[in-house]
Amino acid sequence: MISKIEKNKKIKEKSLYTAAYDLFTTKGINETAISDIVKKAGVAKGTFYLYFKDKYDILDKIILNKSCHVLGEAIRQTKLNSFNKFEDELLYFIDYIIEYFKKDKLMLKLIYKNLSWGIFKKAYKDYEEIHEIYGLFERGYEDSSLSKEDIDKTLFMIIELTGSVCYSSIILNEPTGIDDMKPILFKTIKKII
Amino acid sequence: MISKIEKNKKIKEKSLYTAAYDLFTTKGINETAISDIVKKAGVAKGTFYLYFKDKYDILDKIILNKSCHVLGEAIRQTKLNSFNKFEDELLYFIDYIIEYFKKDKLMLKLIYKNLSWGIFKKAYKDYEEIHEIYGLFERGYEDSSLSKEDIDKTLFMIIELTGSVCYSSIILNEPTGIDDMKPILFKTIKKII
Amino acid sequence: MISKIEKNKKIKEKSLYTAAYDLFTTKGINETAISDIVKKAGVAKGTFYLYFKDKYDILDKIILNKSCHVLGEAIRQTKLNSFNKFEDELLYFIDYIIEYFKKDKLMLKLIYKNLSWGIFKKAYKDYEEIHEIYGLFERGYEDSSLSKEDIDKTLFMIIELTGSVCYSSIILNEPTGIDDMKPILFKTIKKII
Amino acid sequence: MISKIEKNKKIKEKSLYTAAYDLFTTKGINETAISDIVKKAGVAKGTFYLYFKDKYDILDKIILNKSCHVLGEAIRQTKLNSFNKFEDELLYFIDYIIEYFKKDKLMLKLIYKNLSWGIFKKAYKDYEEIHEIYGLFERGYEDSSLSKEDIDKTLFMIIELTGSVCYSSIILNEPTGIDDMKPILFKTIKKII
DNA sequence: TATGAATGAGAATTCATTCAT
DNA sequence: GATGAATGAATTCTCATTCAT
Repeated sequence: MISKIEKNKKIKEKSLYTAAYDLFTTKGINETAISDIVKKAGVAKGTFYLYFKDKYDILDKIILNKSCHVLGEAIRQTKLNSFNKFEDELLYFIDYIIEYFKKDKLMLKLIYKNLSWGIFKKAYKDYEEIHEIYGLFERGYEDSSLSKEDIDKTLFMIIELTGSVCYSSIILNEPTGIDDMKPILFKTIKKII
Repeated sequence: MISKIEKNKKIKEKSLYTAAYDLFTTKGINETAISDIVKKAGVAKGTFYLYFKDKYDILDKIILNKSCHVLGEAIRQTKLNSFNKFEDELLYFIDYIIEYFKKDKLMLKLIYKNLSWGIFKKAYKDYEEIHEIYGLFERGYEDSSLSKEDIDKTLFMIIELTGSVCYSSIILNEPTGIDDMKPILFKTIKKII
Repeated sequence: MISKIEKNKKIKEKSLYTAAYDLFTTKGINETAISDIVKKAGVAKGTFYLYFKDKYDILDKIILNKSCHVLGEAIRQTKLNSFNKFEDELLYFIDYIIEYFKKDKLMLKLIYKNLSWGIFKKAYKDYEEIHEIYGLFERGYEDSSLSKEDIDKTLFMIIELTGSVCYSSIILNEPTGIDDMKPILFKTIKKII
Repeated sequence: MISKIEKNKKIKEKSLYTAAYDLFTTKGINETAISDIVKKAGVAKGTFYLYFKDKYDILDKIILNKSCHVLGEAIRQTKLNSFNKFEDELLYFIDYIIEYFKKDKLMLKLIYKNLSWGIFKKAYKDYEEIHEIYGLFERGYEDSSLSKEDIDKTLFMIIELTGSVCYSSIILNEPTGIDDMKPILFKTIKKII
């Protein structure tokens, strides 16, 4: 039966993803070899090449998946609530992301240095959830005189700032822990919007 | 005579730095082998290990040197001018850095993903010029009610934001080129301070 | 077919063993590089690491194999004959080993400095032939009042003494050649048992 | 003044010996590099080559010194006592050596695999104390009908046996600890002489 | 004598990729 | 599709030895 073969393929692909993610986050990207991945995934070496071009191929796909997952979750949760002000909505969204990363430092570490605006843009096309983020932001500014471009640039800066602060304070504890950074980060974001 | 040997050592070390920097920026870090570095530097392989532990040792030292050089240049140039407002002074400083990176994209690429606040803090101890940046910032806030910690956190966020925007817009042209980003970045920084 | 691949693997492994043994005995262990072994074996460098951890891994396995081979041969030959006295049987066994080493000095040289009682004990578990040696010895003492432990210690001393004498007289000709040492060695062993 | 220079030379040579001995016994011979030795000795790399040809040169000299030291101490102590029987005298001598090695396992480990009869013979020429051992043994046999050669061979076997048993039981605890081996070793030696 | 920077050959080891089964 | 043995180029790192000072 075809579906059984297809299912088997999906299982193999999935186990490669899982194994690679685990190794990338714990050992690091440079220190992870394809032979490590296949060993952990329990498949043969050649099988890896049936699904991915090389280590960076699977890495990129993981980054994209995980990034979109986080952002998607954040927007989904945000939409479950109702807010009086756009400001509150945005900060709820940002806060959700921060709390997510607080709980999963390893993912933050993996994603951050690789989550470029480029990948985000790519996701924009493929992942419906991402549209929502833009939507949220643009609705928030709909009464302002700002151009669409400037709105996007502002969103971009807020996300980059949030990412930088998360990475620095959660991973490196610099300049201090995330809980100490949050108030001033939120104050800053409020000033920006 | 001692000075001759010492001078020779300095030359070798310098040529290793130069060669490594050139290769890291043009070929990339992963793609640069130590044998490439020594070949380019014109020294023997063993000589590399007299000066550096491994590839990442020389990389870290390069990052630190270059980062401090840029920041030092920026603060030095800023101090040559006189400004009416702290805001103008800070933006001049930021602008100097941006223009620097515009001219030297390769350095930006190398530095950014590695210029963590940690390295910046380390530089704070060893490199006098960095003190000046704090000084500039703290003088600018001396009449405010902000605590020293909050001032530092704000400086930190401005630098991280600037770095992120530079990297994204100069290297990736995302969300747009740096010249289009500058106005809104400056406006944002003004809001923050 | 599985057997073909398996057979091929065995061939490669065997050729590595043979090449390593030849090089260890002729050039010496320290002077033999893994690249020498694979070149002689006619396999790729990476193949070595498919079968062995490093040079000392293959060395240990060679020592064990060869040691057990010699002892196994000796006990096998001894059992082909019938003896009136245990003394004669033991001396035949010892003599077989000595004659073997006389003909294969290189093996003696390789084995001796590494054939510890530990390896012998390890062999005891895996190699059936070794049981026979104990059996022979314990049968020889079955009427005595000696404890099993003391019998084993005695066997141990005889083997160590024989090994020492072989090495010294065959390899170094010290204090004299093996043929001059044999009578007094045998006389000594007779006194011991 | 010449004597001062001479003294300085002796100090350097001595520190090289001490450093090399410490490293050989703790790290092992193969794992000790000349650069380790000179670093530990606190002299320059070139200085090593003023005193020794290579690593094995200093190793051989260390082995010879240490071996002769042990044997010399043993014979010196033995001569301080008086014995009724030669047997007692010999066993006292052997026991002294065993106790020495019990206290200094590292030295035993270093010496044993390298203390060949050849080095012992070499010592015979240069080190007066060693004559005493022969003397002791030959006096013990002076009433027997044994030839001088056979006496020497017997001494040789006793020393080899003792060395083997020491190494195996003290270092490897095989077949058991030295204190359990001593009674049967002594009994065996008594049978031999 | 003594130094120690420099050398560079060469050893060990890894690993992406292929391909016959 | 799946396997995993084999490859061998590439890379890191060591270390004995030299020699100008």
